[in-house]
Amino acid sequence: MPVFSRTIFHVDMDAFFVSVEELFDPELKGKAVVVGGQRHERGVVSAASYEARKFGVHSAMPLRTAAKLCPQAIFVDGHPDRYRQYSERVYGVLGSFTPLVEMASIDEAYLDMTGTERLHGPVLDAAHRLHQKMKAETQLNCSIGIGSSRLVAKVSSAKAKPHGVLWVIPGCEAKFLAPLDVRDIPGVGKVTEKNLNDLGIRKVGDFARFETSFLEERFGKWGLALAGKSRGEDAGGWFDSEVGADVDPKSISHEHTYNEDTSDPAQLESTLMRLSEMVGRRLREHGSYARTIQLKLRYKDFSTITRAHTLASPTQLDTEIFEQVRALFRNNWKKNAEIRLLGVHVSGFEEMAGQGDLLEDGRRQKWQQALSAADRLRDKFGETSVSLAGGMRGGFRERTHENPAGLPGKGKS
DNA sequence: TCTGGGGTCCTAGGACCC
DNA sequence: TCTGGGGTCCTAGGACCC
Repeated sequence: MPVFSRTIFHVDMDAFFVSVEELFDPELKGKAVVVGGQRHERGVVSAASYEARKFGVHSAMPLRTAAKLCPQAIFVDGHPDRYRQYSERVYGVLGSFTPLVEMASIDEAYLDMTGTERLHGPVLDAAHRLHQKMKAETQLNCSIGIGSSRLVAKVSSAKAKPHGVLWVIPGCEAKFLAPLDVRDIPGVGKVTEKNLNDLGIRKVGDFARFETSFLEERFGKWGLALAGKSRGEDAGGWFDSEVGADVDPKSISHEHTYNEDTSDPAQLESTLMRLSEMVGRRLREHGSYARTIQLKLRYKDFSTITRAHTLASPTQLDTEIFEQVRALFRNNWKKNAEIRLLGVHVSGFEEMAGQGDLLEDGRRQKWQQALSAADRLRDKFGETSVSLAGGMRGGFRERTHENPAGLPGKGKS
């Protein structure tokens, strides 16, 4: 029994995307619903209603497979803006219980409720009130897991679904976890599961038969963490961190899968331009500058490569990102090979260091102002109102450093 | 099964430096 | 010529999560 025990809530929204869609279209309620795209499209299921799950449909499954398993399902396109909006409402409700809230993704959060008994009463009472308040204020169901670690809270919220509350009493962590499949441990996916099964480890309790040192030898750092997790500890890494210490993103990326594979250079480079703009925009929103620019390229046969380049000084400019990514593309694309996906990824964020070159700095600043103005126009008039790729779409023209004019401010604004 | 898009973290090898 | 050891940065790939 630990001397000092945290009380962590893991709050997980039930079938979040589906539930939000139901609020916008009550007709969907009680039916088999698949969110993520249309039945014939290239893509996967983002979320499935409990009705659809009965037919074996689950997230990450190809849409076409879902359509075969459950032909009567209603297929709905995803609406990220709606989900963000509702995610903020969820955050608002959670924040009214404790300031120590950390959104772990768009539809789940950790709360550190340690020592709040005097304010909220016994933990289960608090959980039930949170449960009710969430429903009353967002019209959405959630499940709540309570434990002495993030890990135990997370696993117990999964076991509480749907619309339940589950508290693992401090001291009972190992007993709670022992009968569960290793796959129930967050971080254990297909590959790790197979590797563990090969050792005869199928249930979490099976870990107890092995020395920690053996697991470390076999799986490295991950083996050490696994041994701790099997006992319910937040062993290492992010799980160990304090709840609510909010973190800046470490990378930003956008990618696009074509509905039909293409080897048309004009189309491909125009996509890279558009993706570069999207990434640049996000960088400016965050006030971040990136040093490493990465291209992702997936061929028809699904083979995928990434190629990166690190700049001497960081950037948030669409044009600089595009220039790099285009060079990487031209140097690595197997000529005429059909491409399925392109992606632009930036990382290595830094503060913008003062440059030696004042002229270059001035030019860069002008660009930044112009781009921010364009960002604001897009906010007002929609994504298509302004595009630096305007000239690219038809049959791409070269743009040089000497000719930066005429980019922002084109379009129908 | 014909496989999205946005992230995080880890590993491993090579370059380079002391 | 027969050759260490560590640290850091960079790149590529992969597992995993929602």
